Amino acid sequence: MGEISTKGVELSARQEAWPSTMSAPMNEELSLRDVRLQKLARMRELGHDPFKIERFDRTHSAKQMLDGFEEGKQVSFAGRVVSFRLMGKAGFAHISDGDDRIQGYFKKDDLGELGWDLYNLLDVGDHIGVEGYLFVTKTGEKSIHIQNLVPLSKSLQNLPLGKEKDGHVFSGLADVDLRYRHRHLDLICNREARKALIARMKITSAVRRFMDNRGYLEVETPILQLEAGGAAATPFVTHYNAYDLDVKLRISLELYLKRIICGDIPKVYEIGRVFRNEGVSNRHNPEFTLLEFYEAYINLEEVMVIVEEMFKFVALEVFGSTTVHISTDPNTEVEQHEASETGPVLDFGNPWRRLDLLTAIEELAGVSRDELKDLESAKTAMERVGLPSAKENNLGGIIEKLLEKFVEPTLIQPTFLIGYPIETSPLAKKDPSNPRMTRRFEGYVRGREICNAFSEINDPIDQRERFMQQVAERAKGDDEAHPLDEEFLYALEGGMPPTGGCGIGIDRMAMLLTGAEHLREVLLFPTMKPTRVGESSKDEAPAE
RNA sequence: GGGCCUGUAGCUCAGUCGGUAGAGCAUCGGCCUUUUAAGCCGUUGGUCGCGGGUUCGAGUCCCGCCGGGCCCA
Repeated sequence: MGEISTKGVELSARQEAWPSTMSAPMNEELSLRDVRLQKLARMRELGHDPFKIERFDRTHSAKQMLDGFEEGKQVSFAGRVVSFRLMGKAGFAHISDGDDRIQGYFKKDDLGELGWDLYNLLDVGDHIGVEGYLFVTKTGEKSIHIQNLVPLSKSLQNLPLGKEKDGHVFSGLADVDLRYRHRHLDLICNREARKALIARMKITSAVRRFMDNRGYLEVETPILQLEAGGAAATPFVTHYNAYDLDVKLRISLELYLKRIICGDIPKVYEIGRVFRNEGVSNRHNPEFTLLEFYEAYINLEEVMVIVEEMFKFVALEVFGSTTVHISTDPNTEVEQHEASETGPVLDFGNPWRRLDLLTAIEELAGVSRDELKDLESAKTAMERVGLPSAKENNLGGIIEKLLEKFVEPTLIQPTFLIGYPIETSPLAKKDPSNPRMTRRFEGYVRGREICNAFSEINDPIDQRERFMQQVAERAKGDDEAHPLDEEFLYALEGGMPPTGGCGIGIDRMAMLLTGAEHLREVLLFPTMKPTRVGESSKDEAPAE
């Protein structure tokens, strides 16, 4: 094809819209990207370079127009073109502002030659600003009759926006690998995924508001640490060049926060990323967001009430309801708060059930607390109920195995399990009535651990002994045993008030409240293995 | 770490017994000034995840590797 001729055959609007210096790609092979670059060039020729625009005044969101619909009302609106239908000298497009979409009606007679050319250069994925008036189409859809069109960005890619009818999306982006690796596409294309991720952001914000409202001070503590303590986990190691020093990424917030309590700041919390060098599963990501809060002069029971009230507050703030409907269909990844006939309903409106751990094991595993008083009888009992005992070398480990196998799966409604073995609780006060157990509880919902809390040890001698036991465990080969932290002990020796503390995994909390089956559904950028011929290197220029 | 499943066009997916790669949507062209999974006609698009092997011939069978999913420890 040569230059576009103006005599003879009348040219279509789409042909006329092509840059005069380029021929329309009629028989040529052009990539989808090339085609869009040419359309961008033509927009620039027409004096409408979308990338030069900085701002656009909007009078309404899509939701505002749809909810408060007024026939004939003048509006201006901006968003992304998510569908496009051309019919000769008029056409339609749905424009999304992210939250909702509204249809625009584009008519040549109303847009003028320039506006009509610009409409014909649009693709699904472009951002536009529009002005016009509201009307209802023949088929009854609330729409904007567009009188002015301003391109605000040109998408150079063919976005996987599926077609939609009655809320059901066809095609679209379904490959979970692509969804996680290119999360922006997921946010653009998948409304349910978007809803869960936005809910998660609001949950974090509601938790912060809850703590702030109650007078806790938010603090920030070091992520790079000489020894990562406060939990049983393998840390990531990195190197600090200035000191030529290997340092670790934190695995918990605990010890620094308690040092602040020792500094007589009696109510503190931190919401922060922690890093554990372990694998990925539907409930684990190597970096995750942890809330820990500490309050001086309160006991375990008071901590429980705070947790109850926090969940209630967050559920009400984010979803407007204290109940969560859980889908039993494993194929439904994200079942939101819509009423559901299937599956259990979790209720955070009432106090959580309180259950003694050893009592629960007696009832559910059939292992009495007397059997759990020495290692040999405990191992025998373990075998009796069908669990291998060969690797067990302490009572705490056995109790936790019995808990995992027999108790956890039954804890669907919110439940506090109280009283944990001393071996696995090196930072919790001893139970005065049973020195083998500690003043510690964990919260469970839907069969999963959701929080971990204890009356903090404030006896520096006791704490040092517990650390020494951990050091001994480490010498025996337990790489995850807690390291001894002298600076923390120094702070304790200065005097710490009796303190209740609690840690809550924010990601798991978000899973729970959104009904997500996979942690990755509430993480914007979950950890993914790099691919060898990877997506990440695909767009880079060759090295030579 | 073990078992099972999976990777094909930009997206969603077919591909039989081993015989030169298919559809829908998207793209591009034609018609269409209230359509809506718009429609009709035509068009373009592939290193079948990567590497070996068997075979006259491999998307398909075998081995290894890479990514993803589910279950188990």
